[in-house]
This record gives sequence, C-alpha cells and structure tokens, in this order.
Amino acid sequence: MSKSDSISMSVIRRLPRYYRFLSELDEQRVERISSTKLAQIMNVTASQVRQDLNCFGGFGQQGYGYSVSQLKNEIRHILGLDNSFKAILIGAGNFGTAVSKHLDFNKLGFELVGGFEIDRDKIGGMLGDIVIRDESELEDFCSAQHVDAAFMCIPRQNVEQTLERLYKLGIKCYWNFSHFDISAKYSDTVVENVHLSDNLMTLCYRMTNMESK
Amino acid sequence: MSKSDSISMSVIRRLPRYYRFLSELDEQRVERISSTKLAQIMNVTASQVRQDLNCFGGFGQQGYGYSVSQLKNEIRHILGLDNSFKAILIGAGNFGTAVSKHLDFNKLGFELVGGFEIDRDKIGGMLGDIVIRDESELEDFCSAQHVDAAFMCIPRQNVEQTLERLYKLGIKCYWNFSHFDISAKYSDTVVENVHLSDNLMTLCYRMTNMESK
DNA sequence: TAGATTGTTAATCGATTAACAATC
DNA sequence: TAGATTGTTAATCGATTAACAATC
Repeated sequence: MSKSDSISMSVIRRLPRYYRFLSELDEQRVERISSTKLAQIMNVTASQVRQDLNCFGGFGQQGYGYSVSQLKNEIRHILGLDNSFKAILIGAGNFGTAVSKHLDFNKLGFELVGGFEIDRDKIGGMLGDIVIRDESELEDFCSAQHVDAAFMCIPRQNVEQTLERLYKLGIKCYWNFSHFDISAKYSDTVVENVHLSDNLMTLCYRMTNMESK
Repeated sequence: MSKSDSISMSVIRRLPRYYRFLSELDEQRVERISSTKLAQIMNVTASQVRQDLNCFGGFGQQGYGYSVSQLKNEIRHILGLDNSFKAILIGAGNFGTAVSKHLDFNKLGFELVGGFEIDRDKIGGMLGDIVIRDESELEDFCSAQHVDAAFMCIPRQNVEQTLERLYKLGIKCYWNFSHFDISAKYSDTVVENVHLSDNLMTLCYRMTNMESK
C-alpha cells in the first residue's frame, strides 16, 4: 500500500463525500464522469478532485474521465466499507437507539453485535436484531467473541469507567458521542468524535455574525 | 466589530472546544491560566491558543495569563450563546427526540419552540416542554411567531419538500442531519451539517489502515 | 488525427508554529 | 527590578489551485 502512506486527514475526510456523490450518480446509471463535472456537482475544484483521487491511484483515463461505478467501488475499498468490524453499542438510550435505527452499519463497514445498558427496563429488549444486555455482561460477552469497536452513547460522566473496562478487553476503536477525551486517556486508540453541541454552537456563531458579510 | 471580519472557519470551529475546556476549569475554580498550560490541557500549541484568541481581542495580560472566567465569558459572547434564537424541530422520530433530550438548547444560544411531525401517533404529544404539531400547521405556526432556525431531523427524501416551505417562511438557518445539500439549493442559507455516516466511514478507514503507521 | 481530460508538477494561498519585543 | 507571559510579526509548513505535458 505504497501510496496510502501519509494521506492527509483533509483528504480522508472528503472520501465519504465522494463516495456518496458517486453512489448517487451510479444509481442514476451515469457511466462516466470527468473531474470537472464531478467538481461542479460537489462544489469543489476539479484540481482538488484529481489530486484527491490520485493519492490512491490513477483511476481515470485521459481524454475520457472516470468510470463512475469503478471509481465508486475503488473508494468503497479504500474506505474499507467491505469490512465487517464487530461493534457494540454502549448505551441504548435515545441516542444509541436513534443511531442504531438510523444507520445501515453493514454498508458502513460494521456489524453491530450487541448493546449494553444499565437501565433494567431496557435490558433484555431488542434493538433491531441485537439484544440489549446488562452492562455487567460486558466482559463475558467480549471474551466470547472478538469485538473491534465500541459506539459510546452514554453520558460523559459514565464514559471513563466503562472505557477502562473496554480498553482492558482490547477494544481500541471508538465512535464517541460524549465530550470525554478518549484519545487523551489512551493514546493508542482510534477515535472519531461527534460533538453535536460544538456543531450547534458553530451554527449559533454563524447566525450571530450573519450580516457581517 | 472590526476584528471579527474574516475570522477563518478553522478558528471558529475551535471556539466551542475552548469554551468547553474553559467552562471545566471555571467549574474547578481555576482562576487564571497561561496559554502554555491551556495548550497542554487541550493538546494544541500555545501559539495557536494565543493566535486564536487574538482574532477577537487581547483578553490576556502579559506576565499573568488569562482570567479563566473572563475568557470563558468572552468566548460565550463571541459564539453568541447568549442569544435565544427560536428554533423548530422538523421530525420528532428517534433522532429528533434524542437530540432534543440530549442537548440543553438554552445554553447553546437557542430556544426550541415547537416540533413538527407527519406521524399521527406522535402529533399532539410533548417533547420536553414543546408540543409536537402536525406538519400542516407549519405555515400558521411560523407566521404567528418569528422562527430563526430549523433542526432537520427527517429522512433525506422528505427534506426538499419541507425545506421549500421553510425557506418560503423566511427560515434561512438550518442544522441538518440529512444528506440533502441545503446550501446548494439555497445559497443564502447558513447550514451546519451533521453527517454521521461520513463520520463512521472515516472511522472505518482509520481502522482499516491502523497498522500502516 | 484532433479533442478531451487525466496525472502531476509548480505556484499560490492559508494556517500553523516559532520567535521575540512589549509589558504586566 | 526580575520573571513571566502576552500580542504580534516572521518563518514554516501543508493544503489548495493552476498549469500543462502526457496520453487516451
């Protein structure tokens, strides 16, 4: 994987967006597209499209452009969406429920294999086709099967404790909805944070400063 | 507001993070902090801290540092969190419910004034202290009171139609959980997107390429 | 062949970091 | 005063854009 060393985060974070637009074009049975046209649709520069794609390989053809379906598949592979990383849901409250119902994890490289809760009323219930278990079963469950990642949908104050247990079980990849700083505590983890309140504050800033331009 | 012209998005998106860390320090009764120490805690460079803060004014004091509570308040003002922008929730499904229960909008510059649904079972119910209304009441409701923003928690395929109605009602600020590209359709809008699946794909990429370093 | 469009290098732009004089 | 730390300028680094030769 010579080229994929040292891909910048800026590029990586744009990949899902390429994948989305290409998937749409593919559904619309568009066969080929030039960097110029794709750039137009995505509202970026054609230069950026070509630079980004060329980080991973020469997927295009001079004089022709890119094959939509081929490029889509390339990016799917690059993103690793064909994986089936086993993930557990920590917290089956409003958030955990919403997220698990909203997303099709299978198409995103994951397989949700279990959910864990402290709320007795929820334990034993189902969420889609996964069972919601008592969080005390965490160790047994994770020892019985290899778990790659945890989706942290519990309140911040409960994260540290649970995180320690998860880390001890060898789980080093986290999708984190809390403000607890996981990678500060364990530097050898891979963490993607979703900070909704930060996002909303940014909207607030922009609304506050709207007419300034 | 001479200085706040032309603040880059990079800086703006860091503000909520400063605000969070300063709020914590303030709660811990820390009175003053130097850029060096704050940088350590936040895992950034001291240069960046000073540069960022100086976009908005000289809040520090040479030889002393920054007053935590004062700086926190300055950033709160800069972010506009003292506002009370009126917002409506479009879609009171799992997502809308989770978001509205999870966040304290009042502390984030917003006041949630109503929710709208198509699901007859939910209409008439409450979500916290707001009423869930039939989406057909949108026009009446928004004409009766000024609404600043809409939180879009409905599936992508329903967004365009509803968006047209909202835009017609003068709503130009959106917190968007769908993949519909609002600012592409209406360029004079302010939109913050939350693309959960993009985020999860990025996690997948990073997990797939973990050992590469 | 002529036209189109890539892959890639070079130029530009912006963001981050370093350095230090100003000053509390 | 001496020490600490800011505000700010200058240097570096990285990311984006432009340009164009290669080539389908």
